[in-house]
Amino acid sequence: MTDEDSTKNQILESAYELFVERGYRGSSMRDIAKHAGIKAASIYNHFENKEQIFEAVFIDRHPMFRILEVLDSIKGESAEDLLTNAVNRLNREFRNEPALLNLFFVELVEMDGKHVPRAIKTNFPTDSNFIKQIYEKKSEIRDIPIPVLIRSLIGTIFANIIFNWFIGESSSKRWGSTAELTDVLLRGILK
Amino acid sequence: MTDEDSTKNQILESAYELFVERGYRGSSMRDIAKHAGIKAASIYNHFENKEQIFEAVFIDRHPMFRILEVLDSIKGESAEDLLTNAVNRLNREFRNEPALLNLFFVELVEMDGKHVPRAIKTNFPTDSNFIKQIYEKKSEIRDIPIPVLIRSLIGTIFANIIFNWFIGESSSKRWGSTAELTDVLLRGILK
DNA sequence: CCTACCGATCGGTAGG
DNA sequence: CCTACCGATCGGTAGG
Repeated sequence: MTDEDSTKNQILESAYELFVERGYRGSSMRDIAKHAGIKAASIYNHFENKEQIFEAVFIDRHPMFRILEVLDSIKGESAEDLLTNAVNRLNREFRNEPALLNLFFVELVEMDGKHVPRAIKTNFPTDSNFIKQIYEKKSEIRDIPIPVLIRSLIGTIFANIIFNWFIGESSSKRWGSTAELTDVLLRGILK
Repeated sequence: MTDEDSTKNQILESAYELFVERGYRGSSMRDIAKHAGIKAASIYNHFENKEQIFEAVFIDRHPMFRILEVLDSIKGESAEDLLTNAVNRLNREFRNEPALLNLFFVELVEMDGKHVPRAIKTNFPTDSNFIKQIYEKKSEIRDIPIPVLIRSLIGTIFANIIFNWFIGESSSKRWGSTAELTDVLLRGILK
């Protein structure tokens, strides 16, 4: 709100963009400062050290919460509609901003996952509109605990994105479309 | 085979362990050399530069090929057995060596995925015992293209591992067991 | 395979 | 918020 906050937010935004693009060790304090329009030494008026910048970015921009936020805006007449829309919408979200998962990968690789518990504790949602909608359509789905359902759903998205990265764009058609993967999620493998 | 190869292999092994643990930029040439029992300058007798070490490690140890290798050793009487065993076995594999996926994450974040196409081209398997077994039990499964099936299977594993990382070990029980996730993979969400 | 060294860059501090 | 600077470390080379 004050000018001080504004500079701090510019540092956070700058750090987020660079961490996501080049990783933690690949983004220097000078890079972050320059991108925020100040000199490196000035960062230390707002953060004690580099790692505290990362921690603040990670808690603020954790992809998990973005995912749950997007899920809450999904609508659908039937359970099938709802789940299909969720997969398609999240897929689109990640295709537009693949960086969303990068922040998480950077944390796993360079920070050894040590900030995860605090991020969860700080901003885990207490209620969810999406889960409420699933409950309303409970008669259409098998007797699966809701957390397992959510996890399978997010897992399908994750797997979709990562697998595309994995095999590269060239040969992606051979490995099936999003619709085909959604079908397996909805109806399973076995007859 | 010769002494020269032996040193080269020690550099590769050393680099693999360090890249997986600390990332690319977090592992210095001096670190890699020391861990291999030589001095940093000597590395340049075997590799032109640091990135070529990474490329060699990535192609040699790509987790995708380890996954396909493990799948080939899976046995099962029915399709359900086969797929359940596959999930459990791969899960165990990753639990013992979570580093397997780290190499891939490092490549995505720090190398922008540029080595992936070459790794695929160099050692993609032409036939697979696992896929052969799936074909034999085709009457038990729905009419899904085999690549889609494999992708869904690997996706379930990926999602399982990553989700556990994501939420931390503490609250993992609330989000469902491996058996529950396998059930969704086999029979789907809808009634 | 080594010692010795290069210029560049790193995170962070002093002092105003 | 800045300039100026610290010691440490980086990838890589020269030369033997």
